[in-house]
Amino acid sequence: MLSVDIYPGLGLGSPKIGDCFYRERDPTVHVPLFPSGCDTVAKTLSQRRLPPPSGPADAPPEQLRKGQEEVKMELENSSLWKQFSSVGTEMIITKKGRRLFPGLKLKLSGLNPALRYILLLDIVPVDNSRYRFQGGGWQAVGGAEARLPDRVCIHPDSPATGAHWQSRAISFHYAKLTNNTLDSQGHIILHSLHRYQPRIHLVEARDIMRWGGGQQTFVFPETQFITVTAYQNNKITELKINANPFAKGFREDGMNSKKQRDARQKRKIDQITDTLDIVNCDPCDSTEVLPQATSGSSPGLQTLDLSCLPALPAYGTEEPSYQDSLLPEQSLDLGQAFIADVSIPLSGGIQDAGTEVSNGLMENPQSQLGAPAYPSGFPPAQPSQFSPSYPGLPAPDSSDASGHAPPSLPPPPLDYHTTTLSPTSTSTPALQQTTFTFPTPPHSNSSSPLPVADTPPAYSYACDLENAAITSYSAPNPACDHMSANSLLNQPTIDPMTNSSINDPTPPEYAYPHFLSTNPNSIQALSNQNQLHSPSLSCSFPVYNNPLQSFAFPPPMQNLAFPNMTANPSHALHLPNLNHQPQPPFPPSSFTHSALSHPQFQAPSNSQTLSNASAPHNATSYPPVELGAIPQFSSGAPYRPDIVRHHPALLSQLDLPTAASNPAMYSTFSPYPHLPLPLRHLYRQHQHANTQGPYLDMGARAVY
DNA sequence: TCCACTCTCACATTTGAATTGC
DNA sequence: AGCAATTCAAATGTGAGAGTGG
Repeated sequence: MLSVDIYPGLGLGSPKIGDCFYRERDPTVHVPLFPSGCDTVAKTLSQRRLPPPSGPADAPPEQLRKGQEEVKMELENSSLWKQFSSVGTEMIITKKGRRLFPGLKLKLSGLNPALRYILLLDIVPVDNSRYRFQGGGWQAVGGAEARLPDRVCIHPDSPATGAHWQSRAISFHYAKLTNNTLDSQGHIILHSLHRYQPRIHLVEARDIMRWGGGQQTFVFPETQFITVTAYQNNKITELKINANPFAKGFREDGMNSKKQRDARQKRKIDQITDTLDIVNCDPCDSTEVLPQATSGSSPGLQTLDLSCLPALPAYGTEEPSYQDSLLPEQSLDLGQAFIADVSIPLSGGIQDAGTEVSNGLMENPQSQLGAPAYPSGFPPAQPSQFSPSYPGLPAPDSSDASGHAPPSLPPPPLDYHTTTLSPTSTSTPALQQTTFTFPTPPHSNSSSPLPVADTPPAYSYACDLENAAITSYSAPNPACDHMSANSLLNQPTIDPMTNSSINDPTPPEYAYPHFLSTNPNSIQALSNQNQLHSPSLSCSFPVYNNPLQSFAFPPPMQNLAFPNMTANPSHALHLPNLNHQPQPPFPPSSFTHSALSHPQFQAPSNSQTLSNASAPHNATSYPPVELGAIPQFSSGAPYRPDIVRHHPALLSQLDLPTAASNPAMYSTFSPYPHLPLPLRHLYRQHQHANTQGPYLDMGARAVY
C-alpha cells in the first residue's frame, strides 16, 4: 500500500495487465505506458509532489522495446538450478527460516552506471495446487492454501548504482524461507508442499521519489521449486548434499555420512552396552574413580543398583548430559531493523512470471545459451489464478468452458531455454499485500561500500500522499475500470518486442516425469481462465490519510517508518489479489491503457470488501475476501501491532466494523480484542509472547 | 483406535567470520 | 601489523517422534 505510493513502479505484478509504465531508453525518462486512468495516483503524485513524468504519454512500442533491451539479467548458477529442476527442485522451509539452495546468483548488465537501483526478490505461487510426493513424483493433490501476503526481500545493497550492481555477482543467498506465518524475521513465508517461482525485480531507486519509474521483473523458470519440510525426493537430497558445502559432512566421505553415522551409532550402542556391563558390576561407583575391593564374588564391584543408573537412553539418543549442555535458544532481537515492512499492494502479483519467461523465450534466442531442452522434475504448472500465463501452462482453452479439464493434461513445456532475463517493464501497483524485507546480509561481499560511497548515508524519502491518493482514487478513469478478462484471455499474447504471439500453442517437447494431473482445483483454476464473466482487474490503491510518510532506506538497511498513519475508515482497502482472481495473460503490445481494468475506488463502505465489489467473482477456490476475513484486517481478529506499525494502512481497517469473515483466509489466527487505536499502541509495547497462544509466539513482530 | 502424512526438533558436522594470542 | 589458532554462529541433512486428520 504505502509502497505503492513510494514505489510507484513497483508493480511486481502482471506485466500483462499491470504494466502501467515501462522503461524508456533514456533511463531518466519515465513514460507511463498506460498514462491516464490507471495511474491517476501517479499523476496526482506527480502533480503534487513528484516531478511530473517526462516523455510522451503514449510511447510507441518501439520505445518500449528499446528500453527493455537495455537491462539484462542472467542467472549465474543456472546450470545448477537446471540440475535440480530436472529432478524437481525441493526447498526446505523451516520455522526459523532456511536459505534457498541453490541460491540466486545473478548478473546484471545494461544498467545505467550512474543511476541507483533497488533489487528485490519475491516468491510467488506458480499455481493453485498443493502437491504430494507419490510414486516417485509430485502430484497435485488439492487446492492451495490461502495465499499469504507476499514479502519482498530487498537486496541489502539497495539502492546501489548500476555500476555497483554490474560490478559483481548479485546474490540473494541470505533470503530465507519459512513456513511460520507469524515470522518476525522478515523471511519469506511460504506454504509447504506448494510450488513457487522466485522473481527478481529491478527498480530505479530514485523512482521512490517519483511516480512512473521503471521497473523490470526477471523470472527464471528453472528456479521453480516445491517447498517441503523434509526432502521427499532422494535425488534432490543427493544433489543438495553434493552441491552444498554445508552439507559436506553428509557426503560419502563425510563424517556425517550414513556410514559414519551408523558407525557412530554402533559405537554408542557398544558404549552403552559396556556401561551396562560396568553398571552390572558396579552401578553406582566408577571402578575407575573409586577402585575398591568389595566383598562379593566380583572384586571391585558392588551390588547392582539400577536406581543409580541414568535413564537408559533410547536407541540412538544422546546422553542426558549432552542435552543439558544445550544452550537455550537465543531470543529474537525484535529490535532489529532489517525488516522493513512496507505493505505493498501488488496487483497481479504473480501473474507475470509466465509471460515474462515466455517473452524471454520467444524473443530472445540469444538468451537460450544453446542449452538443450531438458525435462523438468515438476509437474506442469497448473493453471493458476495467480499466474494464468505462467510458462508451461497450457494456453487457456476457451473451448473448455465447463470448468473441467482432462484429468491428465499433457505436460506443458517448461522451456529452460529462457535461462536469462525476461525483462518486463511493470509498474502496476499490485494489490497483493506485500512486505518488504531487508534481510541481514551475512557479510555480503557484495555489500560493499560502493553503494554507500555514492549515496547518502541514509535515504529518506517522503511524499505527500494524502490528498494525492484521495484524488487519485476518487477520479478513476472510467475507461479503465473494467475489462473483460475473457477478452484478454482470448487475445493472443503478443510479444511486445516482436509483436508476435507468444502464446504459441506449440510447445517444445518436454517430458514431465511422474506428473499426474489430479488436482481438481487446478483443473478448476484452468477452467476459471475461461470463465465468461469478466473479473475486474483491479488497479486500486489503498489510501491513507497520512500527511507524511517517510521512507528511510538503507544503506545498509533501515526501517521504513510510517508515522502518522491515522486511520481513515472511509477508504476501503482493495486487495484483489487476495481474491486470487485469475488474471489475463499479457496483453498484446497494442493493448491500450483504456482497456485496463481499474476498479473504482470505493469510498467509505461498511463492507470493507477487499475485492472490487463490482467485480464478478469467478468460480475459484478463493472467494472474495473481506477485511473481516483476514484477521489482520478484522477488528475481531488478533491485533497485530506490527502490522500496524509496518502497514499503517491497515489501521483504518482495524478500526472498522468487521464484515463477515472468510474463514478460508488465515483462519489460524485466534481472536483478539478489538482495542481502540491508542490502546493498541500501548498494547503493542507490552504484549507478551504466549499470551495469545501461537499468534504471539514470535514476540510480536508480525510483518504482514 | 489406527494409520498415513506432515511437521518439528535435536543432532553431528562443516563452513567461515570474528576473536584472540603471539 | 600480520599471521595462525581458536571460538562461535550459522548452515546442512538426518531421523525420531509428535501432531493432525481421516
